[in-house]
Amino acid sequence: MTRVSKRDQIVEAADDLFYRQGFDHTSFADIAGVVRISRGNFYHHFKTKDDILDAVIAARLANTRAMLADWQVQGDSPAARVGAFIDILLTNRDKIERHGCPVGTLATELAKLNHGAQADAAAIFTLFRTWLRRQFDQMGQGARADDLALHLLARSQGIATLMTAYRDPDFLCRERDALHDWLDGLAPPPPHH
Amino acid sequence: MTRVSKRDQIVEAADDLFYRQGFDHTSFADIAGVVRISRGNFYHHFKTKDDILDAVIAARLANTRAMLADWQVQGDSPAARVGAFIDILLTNRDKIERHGCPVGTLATELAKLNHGAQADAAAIFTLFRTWLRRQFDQMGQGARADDLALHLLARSQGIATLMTAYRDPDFLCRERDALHDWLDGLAPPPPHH
DNA sequence: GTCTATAGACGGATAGAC
DNA sequence: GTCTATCCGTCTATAGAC
Repeated sequence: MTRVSKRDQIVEAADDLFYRQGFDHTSFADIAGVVRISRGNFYHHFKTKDDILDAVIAARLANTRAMLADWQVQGDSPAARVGAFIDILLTNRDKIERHGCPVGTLATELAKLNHGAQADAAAIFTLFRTWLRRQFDQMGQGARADDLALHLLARSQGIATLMTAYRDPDFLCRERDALHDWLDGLAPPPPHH
Repeated sequence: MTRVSKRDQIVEAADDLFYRQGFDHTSFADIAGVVRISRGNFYHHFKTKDDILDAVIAARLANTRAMLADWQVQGDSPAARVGAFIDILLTNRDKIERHGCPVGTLATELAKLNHGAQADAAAIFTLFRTWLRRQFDQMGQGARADDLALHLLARSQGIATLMTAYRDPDFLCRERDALHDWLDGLAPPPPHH
């Protein structure tokens, strides 16, 4: 018995390949080659490619939830937690330059394929959106919180796209600083009585 | 003799299909089906799929140059011309919601495929970047002009990505207004003596 | 006869599905 | 392991223009 179940190994390999190569461009053989499994055994776990996609999205949702919960505990203040979100652009810089943002690129690819899992992929965005909205709400932004969350998501996505196209470290630093300035410039919450 | 050469018809059809379905997911048969020619005839015009991609990128470069030249003539001021750029998000709203931005999604897909034409695709971005830089320069932004151009490109790309994921008209309007506010808030050029 | 455009068939490879 | 479908790329054949 392996430490990790064969099914989880398949999902993990597919997750990585979908990110690096794209969903459509990744074949069963690619995944089977990574997991070292026969194709016959493959269909014991997943009947169709779409089933694998569903499992990968479910895994990404779970991983994102865990990451956000972790940030929630580790960040000292809502502003600091949003700052941690902004800095994933730096943390994952190499991967983003080569393969883009895993959330945005999957959503875009599924849109082009007119794939039925588009809404599921968008749910990953919504995880970040809801988490950010809560931070902004705790910063006293109230009614604006959701708008700010979407705004920051869009800014991050755009930076990721241009990082992939240009791979310019100066651009990344400028935009990262601009986002932190934007965050600092948000009206602070009204003081307690 | 047709009005448009068969080769140009192929490029036009491929351009559209690459945008709507993605480059990798579009087959010769797809393109041939649109142009109504046999696959055999296809290879008289293009030897490989990459040759078609090169031609499509060349066509997009030419079309973009023509569009920017048109904007350059029609806009009354550099700020108005940048405003026209911002408003393509509204003009092309339906297409962007379904297939994303043609510039950004191609660059991202080619990055995932680790395709040799990545630099050529990025050149389309550079066309917009250079044009925007010139507008900001004429607005008196001097040394900041290129940074502003990249910033606006990134903002637009991010909005396009979230438009595809959420298809929320309110979000689009808010972000469009925010971009116009940002544009209006740029320091005006120093007055002439 | 030569050149170009078109068509259609064939082959090897690979895809997803069972 | 097999099946069917589709992919890309090559091949040959035909038709008309010059």
